[in-house]
Amino acid sequence: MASKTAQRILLVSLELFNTHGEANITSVDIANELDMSPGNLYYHFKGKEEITAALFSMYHDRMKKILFAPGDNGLVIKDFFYFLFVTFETSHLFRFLYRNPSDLVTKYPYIERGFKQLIKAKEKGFKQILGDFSRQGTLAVQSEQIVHLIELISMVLTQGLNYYVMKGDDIDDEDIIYRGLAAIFFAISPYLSIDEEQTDSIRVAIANCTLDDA
Amino acid sequence: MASKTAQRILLVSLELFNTHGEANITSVDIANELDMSPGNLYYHFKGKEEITAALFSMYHDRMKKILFAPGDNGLVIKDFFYFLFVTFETSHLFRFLYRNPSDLVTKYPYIERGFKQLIKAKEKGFKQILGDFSRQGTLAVQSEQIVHLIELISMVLTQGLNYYVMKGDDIDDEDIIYRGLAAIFFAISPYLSIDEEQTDSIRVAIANCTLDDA
DNA sequence: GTCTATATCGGGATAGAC
DNA sequence: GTCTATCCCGATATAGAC
Repeated sequence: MASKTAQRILLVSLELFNTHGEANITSVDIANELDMSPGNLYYHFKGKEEITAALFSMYHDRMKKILFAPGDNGLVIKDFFYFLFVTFETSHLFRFLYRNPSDLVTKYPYIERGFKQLIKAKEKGFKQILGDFSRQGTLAVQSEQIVHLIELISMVLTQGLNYYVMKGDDIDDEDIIYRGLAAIFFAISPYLSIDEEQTDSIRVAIANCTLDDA
Repeated sequence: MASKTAQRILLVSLELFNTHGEANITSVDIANELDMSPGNLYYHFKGKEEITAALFSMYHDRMKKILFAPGDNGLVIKDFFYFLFVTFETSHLFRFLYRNPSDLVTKYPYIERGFKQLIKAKEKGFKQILGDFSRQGTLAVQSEQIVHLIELISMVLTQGLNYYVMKGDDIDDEDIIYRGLAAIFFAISPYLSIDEEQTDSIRVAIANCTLDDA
């Protein structure tokens, strides 16, 4: 499965799907881009469906690793944003999945299951982390507020890219990730009770796109 | 253009697009649903493209009317939410447009222009209203905060439906509108400086789906 | 593993009768 | 205005040679 050619096919397909949308790319397009015959492509993957499945499973695996990574305590706000950053980055890498989710979902049932699973996992993770912060005293929220907060964060995280697409912004630009992070930071900032210094450090980190140095 | 049959075609198409997605519905599907031959359908609309164009222009017209309706002053928070409600409702009525925006946008350039235009108009409208509230003292925000707030509101307004789809919630249910409104209310609530009574009345209105009685 | 050639299938589109 | 019949085309899929 992990043959050299299969890898190339996946990589090129991801690229094409991301820039033009899965629905607008045919198997022949992929083959052409690779200077390869359609027949050969079919030798490796039985059509676009299998390619999409493989890509989704890559995305799903990565996401799961990220979501189950954070140990359950000792996290600070900055860790949380690092966590968000990695999540966002992965979504951005597989952004074709977010271009037309409902179509993909109706065409490929396993994507539907996977998406729901991931959203649940994300929300659960957020709930836990924000709950920790709340108990630590860095976040002043009631439990019903947490629910709303999580919904907002999830929404930005999963729909932010689409929103920027609709606005006509350049979604391929990685800076879009930081705009999403800034939006999330804004959403939770009213509830943050950390000192100015920490707040600023996060803000600067987001603004300067240097969060990964944290 | 507004022949009886043409109207029926549009209505049924809207229904089908909303529930199955524009990309998954063929002209034949539409014809079948209407117990009509494909040939006849083509007599009225030269294919799906023309139908989609007609539907989008209906949506666009309605939206423009809404967006340019609010007089420039004397609005209270409740009016703002009524305004949001109507906007949401219209989006919901044409929700197929939000299922796979990027695909629609690449297939139909006029949709791209229309979308951008509407988002701009929305953001401009919000800016004005929120600015008014800020000057009135009902909203305590700095001007850079307003930008973020508008972005959040816009995001919920334009992407909320998609988010609920991904989560697997029933998007056809109109209650989804109120969930969106609640999310927006939550987002701006930290900045609201209105008395408890007003806050509660909005909250209750949203929760009980009775905003239209306001 | 890769190619060429070809079969198949479905949706879009039109012609012409009624 | 509406129907039937048909054509066209593009995308998927496969067979068989190299």
